[in-house]
Amino acid sequence: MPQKNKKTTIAKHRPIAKKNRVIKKPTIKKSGSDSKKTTLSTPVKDDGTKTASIKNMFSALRGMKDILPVDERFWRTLYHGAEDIATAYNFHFIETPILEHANVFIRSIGKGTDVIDKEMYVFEDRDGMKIALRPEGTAGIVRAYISHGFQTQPQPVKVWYYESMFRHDRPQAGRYRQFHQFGCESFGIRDAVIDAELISVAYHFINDLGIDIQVKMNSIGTVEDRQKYIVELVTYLRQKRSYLCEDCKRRINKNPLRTFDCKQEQCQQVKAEAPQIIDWLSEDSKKFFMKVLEYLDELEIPYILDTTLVRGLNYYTDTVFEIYEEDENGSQSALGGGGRYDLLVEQLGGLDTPGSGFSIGLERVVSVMKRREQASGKLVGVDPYSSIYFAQLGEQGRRRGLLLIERLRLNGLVVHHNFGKSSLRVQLESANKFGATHTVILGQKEVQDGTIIIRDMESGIQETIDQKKLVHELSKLSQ
RNA sequence: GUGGCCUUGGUAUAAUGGUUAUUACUCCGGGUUGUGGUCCCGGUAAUACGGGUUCAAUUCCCGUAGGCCACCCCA
Repeated sequence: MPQKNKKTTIAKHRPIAKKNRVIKKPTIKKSGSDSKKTTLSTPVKDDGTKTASIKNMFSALRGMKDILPVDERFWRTLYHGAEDIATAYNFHFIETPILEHANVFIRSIGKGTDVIDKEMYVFEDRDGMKIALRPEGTAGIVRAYISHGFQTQPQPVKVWYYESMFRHDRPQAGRYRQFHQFGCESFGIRDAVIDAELISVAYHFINDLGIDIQVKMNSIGTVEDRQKYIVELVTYLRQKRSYLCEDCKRRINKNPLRTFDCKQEQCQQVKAEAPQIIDWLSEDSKKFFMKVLEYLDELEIPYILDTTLVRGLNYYTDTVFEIYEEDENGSQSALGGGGRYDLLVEQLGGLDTPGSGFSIGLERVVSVMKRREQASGKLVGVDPYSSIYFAQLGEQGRRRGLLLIERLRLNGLVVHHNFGKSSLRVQLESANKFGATHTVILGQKEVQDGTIIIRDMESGIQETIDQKKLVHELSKLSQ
């Protein structure tokens, strides 16, 4: 047996030990290190379920990610961008619960989709109710539309959301088990202009960030159109079966529309001559689609027709689209997508109500923003904070300081400060670290005199002014 | 879900089958009283987890977890 004590004592696990280390150590030794050892290690099963070891608890669950202050500028830029554009187009904020009856999603997204069959978090709650973490936004909003009788409001009813979604997929860059989507939905009117408006919002939301994107457009028509088309496609693919790769042979039965995604050369050739869904659309659907495209032309939104585009959710009818980053290197992933779903509301138990919407994956947008930031060397987003630092000295300085900070806030002025620090030296150091242009200094003496010092951080020149003039002086500086 | 590569303090790294595991940055404290950007000193902090081989493993082997990449799919 190794006599080396394996170091696996509690003291080694920093989060627990830390300060108490010295004091607690003896106690632990007394209480027998064997038991401690077992509790600390082994992330093993216990009647089938897995339990995290103490150490594992300090890393996030697989596929889950902390959004940290270092990325604040990206996330705040996105949130404000979403809020601004949605508001400008008269969409109204909505937030539905993270948890819904599993059926809300199953009945709308549809069995047979990966999202439902393989990725949705479904479980029973303590009442034995089968519930699910939302894997996408539309279904829950449709449910809300129905249950709150939105059909009695002026149509179209337009809403936007900014929420977390959950899918138990295998994590990869840009693919998480919890991710955020910004999306818009428009209910109650079947008109191509509605679709064009949504695409325009989605397009400009991303394009405003300076990201070049490409909109892929397609129409999958009505359910009947699609059925007829799929029959045709399968027939065709079966004829050419011997030319296809193994994967595609498999797809013929499982998901014929997906054969178009294959990158194998021989398959590509087969597909080039395959029947296209556009040719199988009903007159109405065809006209509708043409109309959408005309609007996009008018809006000067660049798009490409992609007759192979199908979406992973079953509720779409007619218009479907996806937004890709315009990037030459092959493996690109969609930043967002959407489409029309004229049957969905009724399908979930509401009145016959057309609808259309989109959603955008924010983690993916952030990763593009980061890449662009690195390439250009230009920081993304606006620093929402002030360039003025407020330093305080002594008990009186603190008290008076807090008061002044509140007074500044009421005048629309924001200052950096750190009242946890007491030495002026340290405060100036941090003022310097975040690049303050000026530091306001308030010590005992100033409190007594009713004055305050403003220090120019670059030149080091200081000016003592009357506290009453502080708001005025700082307003000048922050212009 | 399938396959490949990877895993040393908060971050980035060095090294080794054998006494206190390197360095830098960050963070905390100090260089005498209320003045930063340089400098100096000190401190906190790591071999993902579990098992095996071995007298001895952070180092070799296996398993697990996690990350990345490709497939699948999509956001």
